Amino acid sequence: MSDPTFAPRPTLEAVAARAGVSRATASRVVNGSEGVRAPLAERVRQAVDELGYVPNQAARTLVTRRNDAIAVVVAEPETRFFTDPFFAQQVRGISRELTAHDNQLVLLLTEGAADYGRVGRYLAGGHVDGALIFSLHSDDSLPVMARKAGVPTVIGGRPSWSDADTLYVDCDNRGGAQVAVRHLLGLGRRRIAHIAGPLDQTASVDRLDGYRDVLPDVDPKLIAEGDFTPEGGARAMGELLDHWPDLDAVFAASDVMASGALRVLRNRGMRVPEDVAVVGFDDITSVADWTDPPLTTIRQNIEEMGRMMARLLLRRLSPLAAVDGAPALSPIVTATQLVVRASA
Amino acid sequence: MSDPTFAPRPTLEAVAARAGVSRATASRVVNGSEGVRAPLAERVRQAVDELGYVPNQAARTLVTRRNDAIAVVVAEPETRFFTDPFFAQQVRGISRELTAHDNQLVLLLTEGAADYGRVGRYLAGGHVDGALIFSLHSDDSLPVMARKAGVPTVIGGRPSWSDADTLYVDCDNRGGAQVAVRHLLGLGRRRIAHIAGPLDQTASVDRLDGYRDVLPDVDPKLIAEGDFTPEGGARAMGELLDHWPDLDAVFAASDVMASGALRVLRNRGMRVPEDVAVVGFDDITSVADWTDPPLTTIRQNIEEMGRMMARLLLRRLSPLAAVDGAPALSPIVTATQLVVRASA
DNA sequence: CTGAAAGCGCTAACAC
DNA sequence: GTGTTAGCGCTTTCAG
Repeated sequence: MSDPTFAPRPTLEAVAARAGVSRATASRVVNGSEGVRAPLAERVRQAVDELGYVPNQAARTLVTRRNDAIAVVVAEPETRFFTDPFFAQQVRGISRELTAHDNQLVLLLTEGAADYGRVGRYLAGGHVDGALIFSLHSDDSLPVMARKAGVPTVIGGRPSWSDADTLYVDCDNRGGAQVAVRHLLGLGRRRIAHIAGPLDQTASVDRLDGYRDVLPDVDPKLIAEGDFTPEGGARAMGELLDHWPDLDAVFAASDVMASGALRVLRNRGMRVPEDVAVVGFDDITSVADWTDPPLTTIRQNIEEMGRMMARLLLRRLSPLAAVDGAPALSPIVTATQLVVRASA
Repeated sequence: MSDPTFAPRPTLEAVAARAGVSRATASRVVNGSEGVRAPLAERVRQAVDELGYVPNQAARTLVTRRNDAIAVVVAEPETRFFTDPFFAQQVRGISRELTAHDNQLVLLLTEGAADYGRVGRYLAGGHVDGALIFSLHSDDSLPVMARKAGVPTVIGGRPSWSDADTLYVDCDNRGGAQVAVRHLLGLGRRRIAHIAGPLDQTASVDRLDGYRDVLPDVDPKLIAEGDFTPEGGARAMGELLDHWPDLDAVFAASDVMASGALRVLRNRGMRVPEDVAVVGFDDITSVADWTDPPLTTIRQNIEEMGRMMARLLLRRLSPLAAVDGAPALSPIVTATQLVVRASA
């Protein structure tokens, strides 16, 4: 049996020969550039079809230095990446935007810092034109690697350092948190607890800051740290109740954690929202709409943020961006919005 | 401000010059081939470090025709891909195996047949050495594209066609289903329903066949088709109960669907397993262990199957595989195992 | 054991 | 408009 791998793929040379033109002309037709007379172009196209010609990307990349591929790097154990709907939505937004611009999404999974070397090599190897990096923890070295590798990058979420030419997309975490807490205050709640995300991520810190902005003198025991999982939310809720059995509201830094908190509340026989009002963050419909009761939460348009990341990167990559006088690119911070359901 | 993108990356030529050797020798050192005298090799390595040299993949690929990258293509709406723990586990297995062999995993997402063209082009463009394709529906054209593109492929799950040189990895769906149903029979159950997966996938058909093997004369109304989601499982359970209010057992073609069925059963006030015994399929711990009651199910080692897919493909790609007398590669069908918990 | 030289397939000046 | 030509950065015979 012949090995299909070794079936030599036709080259541009072959196409040109068959169409009776030069390689250059064939290349022009294949790349859709103007200024090839119609009949010639037609002959080339036909040859392409007959031969089933597909350009060799490696050869093309070698000269153009472009891949039309973008890496998405997630600095998070695969488990959470796959489990948390947050990523799914963001990746979908990215995927759609990239696809619309004929760019291929290349998802690079990391199971932990041990994989960073491999990812760094991949980026430095010039496989992709740019990178979208996610879910940074404060010590994260991925963006540094990308920069060293000369790969333009946009970061999902505000990075912990600040730096004039670091591009990122984030939502107004602090403002959203303030709105959440004020909503609870407006409901007459006075013992408002907070379930924070892991505090090595800026999103968690910003949401905590927003909470503190509104409640400056709050007892530290009203704050517990979760890890953006339902279990973490449940655990935090438990701690909170141990210290403050009579708390009357909880603002959780994510819907997923809020769902865990809800479970604990129910198990302990506390009614939501009568005894304890609960507000989440994210508005992940598959979670917030499904909990019992449905979750009041702070919406951020996650898919749209994914799109924006991709768009920002693509613009950064565009030759136009390098021209003097082109508008400078800057980070994007999107607005959030309170969504009132039954839990608060 | 200087644009980091345009910082020219050092070439092998530069490394060679700095080390005072020829490009050929530098290449040998970089690629770890034998037969370069130690002191020379050392000088080259030092030059590499000092310059921060990383080989240009495009150039390398152009001559070696290898990418050391494997595509994973999922023919499933992103939504399910991200939601269903099944994929997460399989991808993890693949990822680990590929990483161990210094291959990069490139995940290609498709939102539907509209994206197939793009994926086909990507495969044909020679970006990857091979492809792992998942979740085929009977009309699926992805494997055909891969073959046309000359990209060696291993399929996850038995494909609907049969073909001597199509490689796949699957579990013994039919046998597993038989065991599940016999277990239910052994429990004294006599009105055993089945919640099937979408019948355009072989896994669903095979599990249904297994059920029918044991229960050849079953009433068609005891079979309902789901879609591998909890909601689908719930809907199917509803239909089943409408026709057979007194059924005493259900075999669901996946744990995820079983979890939906469990919810419906509870809502209708039926006790599990007293009134209705339930058996799932997959043994996805995050689901089966968490349901109430925990699910009796048929275990397949999903992560290991992912590993096997990767290993099979890598072997297929290895130069050794092309040698005459090399062992022929063949599809792999893994055994399943009954795991008894509380639901049956 | 090391170096010189010939491409891999393609694009982009530059001529014609 | 179209063809000719010179590389892109690397690996790999083939001499020495």
